[in-house]
Amino acid sequence: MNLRLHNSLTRRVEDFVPQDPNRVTLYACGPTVYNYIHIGNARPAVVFALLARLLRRHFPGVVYARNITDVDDKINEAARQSGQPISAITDRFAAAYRDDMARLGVDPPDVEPHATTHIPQIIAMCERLIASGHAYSAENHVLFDVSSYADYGHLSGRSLDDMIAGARVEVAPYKKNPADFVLWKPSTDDLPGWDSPWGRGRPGWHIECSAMSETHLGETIDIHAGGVDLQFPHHENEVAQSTCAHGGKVFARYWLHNGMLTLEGRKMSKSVGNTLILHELLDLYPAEVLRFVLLKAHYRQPLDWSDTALRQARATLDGWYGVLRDLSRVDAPATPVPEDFEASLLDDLNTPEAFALLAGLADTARRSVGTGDASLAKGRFLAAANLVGLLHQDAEAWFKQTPSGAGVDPARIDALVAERNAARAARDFARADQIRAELSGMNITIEDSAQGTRWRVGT
RNA sequence: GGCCUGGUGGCAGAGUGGUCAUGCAGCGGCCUGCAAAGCCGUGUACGCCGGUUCGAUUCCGACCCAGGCCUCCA
Repeated sequence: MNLRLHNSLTRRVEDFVPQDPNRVTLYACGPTVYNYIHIGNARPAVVFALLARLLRRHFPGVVYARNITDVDDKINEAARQSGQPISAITDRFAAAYRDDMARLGVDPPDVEPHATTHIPQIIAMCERLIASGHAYSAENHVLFDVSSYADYGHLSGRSLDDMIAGARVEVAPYKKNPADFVLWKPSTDDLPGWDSPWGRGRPGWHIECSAMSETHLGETIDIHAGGVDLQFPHHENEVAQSTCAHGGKVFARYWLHNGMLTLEGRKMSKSVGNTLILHELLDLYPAEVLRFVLLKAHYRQPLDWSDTALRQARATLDGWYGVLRDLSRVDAPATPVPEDFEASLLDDLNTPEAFALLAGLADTARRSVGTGDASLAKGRFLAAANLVGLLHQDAEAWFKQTPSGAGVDPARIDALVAERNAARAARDFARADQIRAELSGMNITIEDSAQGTRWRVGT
């Protein structure tokens, strides 16, 4: 096995060599739970769960942590607007997140730390940073002193001078350096807060991930992953905090960053307001169609979400499920994943190349119908597809599924199909075509296959 | 303004210094009562200008364009 990953630290694809092959550690930034996530948020979850799955195939001990940020100003605002307690908001949307992920076929992480259950660790880390001269307190805040860490800016490829020159943000008066960032900030009585040496307050966002990854994965982790929009400042700040809190030890050895999902070429984001809510999309499209679109572009490239992309994904999956339907009576015992398919995935998660190979496996399987090779061909095709979370459904059910709310009556359709076949047998083609038109009006398409007449929802 | 990505055929999207990506769509044919599905065949490509090279879509430089980060953000 030869896993290669693009490391943002070096901006190159490198061989992945774990620190300890018996304990490979992976941390991915998870959601802030104040609302349903949008489809762009789902991209890293899908991609990095796939990475964890690949790692597990080759290393005996993998620990994948994906956090839940449950203390944040946006959560406070959502609670204030809805009049609900903060915990009601965070509980509700954390549960919704898990549910949406399960529907999307995303494997759960091994550890799902919540920020609010790591407050002692966060406070301890702040104290260590102050004691070692990397942080200071001022006006009930604790701030990280970026001038104390010479490598600040390395991950995101920018210099402190550039940052100061380009600063567009008003600088708080208590900051020593404009680029210093908050580790701890005071809370008013109506906001979530915890007692600390600096008064009642709450953690800054960046320190949460440092404390949680330290708690569950140790001081040096193998892989840290997240969206490229987090590279600066979030990940840069994590590096600074963790490295300084750990006496200069490397924080994360490989940094992976996924590209942004766009809509009409613009980054999908809540602040822009061009979001598509995953929870709603899951009611409109089969989950595998969404997965297909998310994985059909390389994870580091931008990915433009569109109706065309959804339609093309659906058409391709229809073709693949058509193969499985033709092979529905063929037993497919557990079959190893084809080596070249996995090799594509191991090559920095080259899912587009893997999908191209999947198309070839589909062709082979289709040609195997009725031959002695069918079982093996089906097994190889399924093993590959299942590895990337596709083709888990029953083929017949795939073609008969409908968006939630749009019902079909299978008994009535079957009756019409039978009537049409009777007409065909009597060579009354006018009547047969009339029935087909009627079914077409119900958005049902007929196929007269060698294995009998089939129908499916859609055109 | 600073930093960083990327520009591939109708659409999507890999990849490579010199034979093929792949999918969707299109076109022709086979099959079918007719369709659908499937099968066979088929065209169109590497932003622009230079450079390196026997040869560049692939390497280098300039330019143009698009996107991202610099503020919450996956």
